[in-house]
Amino acid sequence: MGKPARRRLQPEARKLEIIEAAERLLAAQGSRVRVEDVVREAGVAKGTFFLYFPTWDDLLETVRQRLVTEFDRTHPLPTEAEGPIDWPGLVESQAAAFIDWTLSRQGFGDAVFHSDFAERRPLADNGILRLSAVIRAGQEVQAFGPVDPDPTARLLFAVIHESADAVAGGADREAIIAALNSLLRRTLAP
Amino acid sequence: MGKPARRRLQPEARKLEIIEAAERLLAAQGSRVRVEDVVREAGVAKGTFFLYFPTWDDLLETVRQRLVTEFDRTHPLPTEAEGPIDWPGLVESQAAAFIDWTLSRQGFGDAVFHSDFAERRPLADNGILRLSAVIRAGQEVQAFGPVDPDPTARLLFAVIHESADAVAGGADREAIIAALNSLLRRTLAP
Amino acid sequence: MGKPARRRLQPEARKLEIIEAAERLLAAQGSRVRVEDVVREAGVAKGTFFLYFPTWDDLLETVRQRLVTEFDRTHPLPTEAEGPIDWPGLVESQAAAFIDWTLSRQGFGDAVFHSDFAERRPLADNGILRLSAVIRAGQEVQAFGPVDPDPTARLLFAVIHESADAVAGGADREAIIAALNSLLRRTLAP
Amino acid sequence: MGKPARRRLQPEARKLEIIEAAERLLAAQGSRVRVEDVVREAGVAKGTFFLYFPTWDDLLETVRQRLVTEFDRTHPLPTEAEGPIDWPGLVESQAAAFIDWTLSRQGFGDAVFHSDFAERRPLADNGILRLSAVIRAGQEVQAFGPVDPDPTARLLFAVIHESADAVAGGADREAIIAALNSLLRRTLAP
DNA sequence: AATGAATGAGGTTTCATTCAT
DNA sequence: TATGAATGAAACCTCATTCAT
Repeated sequence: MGKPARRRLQPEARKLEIIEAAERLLAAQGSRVRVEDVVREAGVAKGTFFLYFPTWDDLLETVRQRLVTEFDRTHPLPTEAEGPIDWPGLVESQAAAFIDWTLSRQGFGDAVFHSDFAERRPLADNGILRLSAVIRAGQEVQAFGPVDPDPTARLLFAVIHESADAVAGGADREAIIAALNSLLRRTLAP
Repeated sequence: MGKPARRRLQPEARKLEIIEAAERLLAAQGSRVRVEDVVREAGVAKGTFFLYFPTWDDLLETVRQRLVTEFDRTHPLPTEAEGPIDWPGLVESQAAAFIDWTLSRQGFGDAVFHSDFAERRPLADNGILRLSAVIRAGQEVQAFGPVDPDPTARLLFAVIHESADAVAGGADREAIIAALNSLLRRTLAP
Repeated sequence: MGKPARRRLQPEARKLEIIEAAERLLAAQGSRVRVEDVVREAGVAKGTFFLYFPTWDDLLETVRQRLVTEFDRTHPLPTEAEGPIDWPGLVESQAAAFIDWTLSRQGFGDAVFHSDFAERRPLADNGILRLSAVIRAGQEVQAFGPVDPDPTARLLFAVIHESADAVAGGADREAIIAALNSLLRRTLAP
Repeated sequence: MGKPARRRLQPEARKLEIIEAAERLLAAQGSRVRVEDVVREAGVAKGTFFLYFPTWDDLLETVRQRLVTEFDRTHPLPTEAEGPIDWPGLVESQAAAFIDWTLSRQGFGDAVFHSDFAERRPLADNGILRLSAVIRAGQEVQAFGPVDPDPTARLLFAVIHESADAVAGGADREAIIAALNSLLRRTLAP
């Protein structure tokens, strides 16, 4: 009857299509995106969405997790095996990478990190854990001062987030990065 | 069990009652609060709400403005006339005051500072302007180093916010404050 | 306290102020006008409005009556004492006058003659009575044919109304008037 | 007394049910009808209504279109192939048919032709186009005089409408029809 | 596994009218 | 007579979620 043939896919493939459709829309429209929009973009029926995501928040959760994981994968921490590590430089370069990566995802992050969703489902942020680990490792080789790693990581991660928001919001990228680097370096200095 | 008599108040008094009812509920329930809840808490009819606030966002705007103003009023910056100023101590004490004050308002702040509302109606944050002014003043007397005041103020304010959130979320207050103070002091040190 | 002195007027004067305010607004905005608008325009309090008009429809009723009366007053029918009457010409000139008068009141008429109000409170239209009387008088002197005066008056009045609406809606005035005059003259011809 | 099972229909069938429910209510209650009433009458949920009609006015638009189409379908104009046409008789019979048809729909027409809705969404009235075409065709065979077809059609259609309203409102059907026919015949006479 | 029609609680906003002052 | 703060019943519309097919 002219209706496109029902595409029967591997569950994982179908789920991925939905996720990617959601990511495209979230990047473009932030938290204005609705289930309706996602299924249209994915070319899937409404019911199919709820087959894979019991609630809308579950989708956001998945998307958030993927964001975190993708950053980790594309920005791996160096290992000592590769040579001596410039610890302050590492922190700064990871921070800059985070900012640029956030920027490339536009208002995307807001929808999953600052929205009402984030309030409903807080996340023990992976970025904080990474940063905390880096601080500890740097401290072991005397590259960083005696700061308390966990609270400091949390606070520094907030600074990095804010830097990304600032740049995304139109602030002067160079000025923000300079202030950020100065703050990071001074805070962690031995 | 009859309905309570209609109470006629001065507009300002009635508006204040609505605002205070909203503040109580926002403190307890965050952004789940609705017009319906506010009017019940305030003991007024729904129409009365819209008499004073054309839209729900207008109420949030008012509440946010009151929060900012109230902090400024209850935590004035010292003037040189009162004697020499301990600049690093000033920053730290204002930060600690902000944290405790936020804490006393519970999840309140989230509803107006981190919610979808905040995304819809961003605010040139007064706290940042204050901090920026303090940094400049401290720099003039060599109490602070040559950081770029505006971006730095923005980043530091984010740190203070995050500290407040952390403490509100159950993190160890002393540890957070210690990390925060260290960060502030090092970042601004000459 | 800077509040303008309460003007205590003769009831009729106050009522007239309200009516005239309503007429100004109805002329400009048609049935979009609200009680709120009228009292603002009239410079009176809301309660005052309902002191003079128990309901909104009562105001519309009054306004409608005034419209009818004003037309009658400003466009009196000639009496035989003034000389012989050109009966077809009389009908045509009254019709043209009605159109121009409607036009000068803009969408005003719609709000009281074609709106939901008119449906709620139908009016035995005075214009029809006038026309009916003219037809009878003309018939007595053989100026008009043997049409049934009352139904014919009703139908012709509808034609005149429609002509006015057409011209108000942008139709070519001359063409409409020509068609109208032809219709009137032929319908009433001996 | 449980809630009736959810009935899943073809979209067109469900849409039709809603339209017909609306038509029943509009016929009985005119423009007092609300979305709430229609969904109750149709036995569907509120959301279902808005699934098919984005706004209330869209429903009225549909209903109006159906009215016009239905009349055209049940009262086709004769073609010359069927034999010579009695032009004046045709106009009169169509007019009478329109009146009776309007009558059978009760105050229905008012809600879509004379209400505030009609003011918001004017319709290039199909009835006028039909009448205009008939006038032109009659003129070609000298059955009608040299009137200006378009304005005249508009005015005559208003007369027919008014006749229908009059009869619906309780006026003497025969008297109205007689006056109408006289008016039509005289206006269009060669 | 997939569909998409159907749901209905929930939300904001309007405005004629009332009534304490 | 006059005020204007207060009312609350509607009204429209949204959208995550359900479920018959």
